[in-house]
Amino acid sequence: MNDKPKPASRDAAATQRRILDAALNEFATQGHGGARVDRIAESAGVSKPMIYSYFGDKEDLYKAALKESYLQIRKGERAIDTDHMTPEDAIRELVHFTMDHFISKPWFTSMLNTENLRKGVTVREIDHLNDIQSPLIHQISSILERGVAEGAFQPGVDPTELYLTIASLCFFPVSNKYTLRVVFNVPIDDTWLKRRAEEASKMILCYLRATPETCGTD
Amino acid sequence: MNDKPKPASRDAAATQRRILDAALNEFATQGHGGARVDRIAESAGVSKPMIYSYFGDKEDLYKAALKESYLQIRKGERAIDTDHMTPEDAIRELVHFTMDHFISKPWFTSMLNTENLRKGVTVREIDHLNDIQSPLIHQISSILERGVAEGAFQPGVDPTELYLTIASLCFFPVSNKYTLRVVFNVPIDDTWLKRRAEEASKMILCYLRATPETCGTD
Amino acid sequence: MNDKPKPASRDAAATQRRILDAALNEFATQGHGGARVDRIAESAGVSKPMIYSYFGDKEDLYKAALKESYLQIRKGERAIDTDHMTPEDAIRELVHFTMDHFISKPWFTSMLNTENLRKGVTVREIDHLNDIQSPLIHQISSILERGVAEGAFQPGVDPTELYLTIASLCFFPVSNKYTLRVVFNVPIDDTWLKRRAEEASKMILCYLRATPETCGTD
Amino acid sequence: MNDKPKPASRDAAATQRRILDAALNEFATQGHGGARVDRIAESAGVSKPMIYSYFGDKEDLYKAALKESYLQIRKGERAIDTDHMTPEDAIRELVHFTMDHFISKPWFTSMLNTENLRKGVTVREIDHLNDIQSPLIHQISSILERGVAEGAFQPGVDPTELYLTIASLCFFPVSNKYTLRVVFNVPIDDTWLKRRAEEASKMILCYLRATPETCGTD
DNA sequence: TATGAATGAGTCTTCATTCAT
DNA sequence: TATGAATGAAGACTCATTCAT
Repeated sequence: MNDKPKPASRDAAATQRRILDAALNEFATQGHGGARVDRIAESAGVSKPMIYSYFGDKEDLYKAALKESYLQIRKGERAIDTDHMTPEDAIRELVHFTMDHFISKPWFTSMLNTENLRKGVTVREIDHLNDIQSPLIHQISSILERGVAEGAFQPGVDPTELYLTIASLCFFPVSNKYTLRVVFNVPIDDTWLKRRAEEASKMILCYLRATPETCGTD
Repeated sequence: MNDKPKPASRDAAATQRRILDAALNEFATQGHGGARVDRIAESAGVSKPMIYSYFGDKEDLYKAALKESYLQIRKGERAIDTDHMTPEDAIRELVHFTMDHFISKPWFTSMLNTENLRKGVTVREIDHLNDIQSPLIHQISSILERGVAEGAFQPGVDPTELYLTIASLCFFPVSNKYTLRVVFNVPIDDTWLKRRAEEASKMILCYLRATPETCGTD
Repeated sequence: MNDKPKPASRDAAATQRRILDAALNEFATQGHGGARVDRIAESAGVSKPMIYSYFGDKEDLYKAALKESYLQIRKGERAIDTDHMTPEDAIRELVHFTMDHFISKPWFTSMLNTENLRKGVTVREIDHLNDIQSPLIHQISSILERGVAEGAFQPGVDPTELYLTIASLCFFPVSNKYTLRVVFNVPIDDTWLKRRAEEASKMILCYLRATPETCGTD
Repeated sequence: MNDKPKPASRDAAATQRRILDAALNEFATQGHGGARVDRIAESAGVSKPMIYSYFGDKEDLYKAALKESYLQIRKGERAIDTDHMTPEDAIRELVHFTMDHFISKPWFTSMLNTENLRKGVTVREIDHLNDIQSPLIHQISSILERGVAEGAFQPGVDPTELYLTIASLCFFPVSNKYTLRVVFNVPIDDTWLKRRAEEASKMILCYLRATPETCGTD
């Protein structure tokens, strides 16, 4: 009838979906301690007992939301067809994708922050998380191999560490934009961030191409 | 007499100090929503009304703690005497200092996360924050100028953006260490982080030294 | 097919039976306030609406369970054939039977406790309860008459009061066994209770045989 | 000012006292599951947080109330000066005291029922409960010794078991009065109970005086 | 200055009960 | 007949904040 969450849909799967979306949003915007079950119920259009019967307690719901946020990231990453790009384009694409993802799914960085603030007590309990991310590492690994084979990239770069570099450069300005704006007067917005992603690509490629001659460090 | 916080000192300044330290610790480890005034009072060794009379309400106390965390950072940064180093050593030193700082003062990254989770509502209210950080930017600025003058660095690099790059590379693996350990199986500890800082230095220097010939992007 | 309660029998009477048994067990072990309709439904193997449609609300179900516990008691009591024993043996038998009954049907004492804690609000509403117990009183009455006729028992003992005496001596150590074990260090178990029943028989018979000479009370 | 519980007395000990009294009353009349913390707070004239801060959670409060009920019983028992009575009077006095106590402090039998319904999970946790009751057993022990020495009582009667007999005979009609009234039409009230205590005394004394000749069992 | 005592307003969670199929 | 889906109302417990001394 309308596009707002329908109350009392009698469709269990849909109800669970609505709860999970609402929870993800609430935990991401309010943090774990600040999240309110009442608010989740209301924005999902269900009564509180539904939440408890489908997900267990608040902690369990948080866990489900955290897992969901990882699942969604993976879905996007798999969508990038890096196999048909040059290694350099593939890297650039990955950087831009990562930045875009952080920008367009702000709950992802928030969930990471929230969970790390909690010292990762919950992430440890999620099964198969490693499986969720390993395809990404394989993807990067294959890009690097091709780059080395072509003589474009220096050898010996670890794919996981490369991913951490990409993520670092994208994560920080997105996640900390509120404080950065105030403290450093940086006019962070989507345009600024995208330019920044381009700059990050350059730096990373510069590093990957490095040879002792061009970039000899000591 | 002993080294535990004294229960009822007649020294107002010392009492405020103890409250502030306790608050910083509590907010950083528990987040804004998870922080408890009771716990702050107890660990500061004062009664709750003391806190309210010295600092106002919880939000005011949080603000004081947030400001304090920036003040402490600045104190450290001023201590590096980059003027007597080569530009390259100065950059390297800055990267290592930043990483060490994030490692040794974990409340700082936590406070940044907490505040950004809150969309920076409080940081906006702190006066003179800009002043606190600008000496750092000047320091970087002067390093860059010297590097360009010596022909070691490419021209046109913005000091603030360079700082953001340094901070990005150090912040992410420290701040997200709990999730990274689980999700990517990365054995993050102090040794790992220091090696990582060294790698970051190389990447940054590589970028700073870049010329169209060596690193020509497009 | 199997001996677990079948999930959805088409046999209404059997379904009601299963609900009633489950309810009796739940109310007896959890008390009125502690009993959970969900648990009754689960252990009866039916859905909650079934319970409501067959029995009304929780209070009605409790009432049915309470009545059931009295009905089951009566069934047992009728089984003792005291008519063919000497009056003394009959009394002894009655005491032992009562003790055994309290031991083997622990839900009975529990239901009594539960209902008295509630000041008997529900027992008052059960019809024909008096009929349920009166055969027992007649049985005792006839034993006493035979005993007096034989000159074995003193006259004038009220059968109801005698029953209360028997019940008192058996009920207390069974019903309060948990506290007695802790408070008086009494090692109450089935063996202990049976010996105790024997001792109670002696005391009661001693009293029934009493004459002013032997037992002159003032 | 008035004799109702004063709100906000600022007298911690008095406040705790009021809470404990209110709790004892609530738990005894409503059972553990039926008791409401709100009601305790209201009838004690305090806010709920006071209860939690002074006693812990509901279970802890229940524990305190249970212990209190044992403490109060002991106080009464110590008050009977059985040393200056004949052994027979002493026994009679003890029976009447016990009955009177059960009648006048109805929360005592209720607490016993409630706790036994819970299988004694809490009573086990109360420290020194044994100490609380042992003076009573010593008192009975000394009465029995004197009686045997005078040739009035048979030897070999265990004081704890004698106490259980007394308690049994008094407890049952008091604790189960609501169901007994309905099921056996017994007009139980204070007068009835006191007469019953007298009858119980006779039975017990008859048993204590018993010799093989007068009361030969078997 | 300093604090033990006290509480209003939530916050999570449960449970008897009903609805829609 | 039977039940999975759903909820209003309440219950235990917490927490920032203030009062009275």
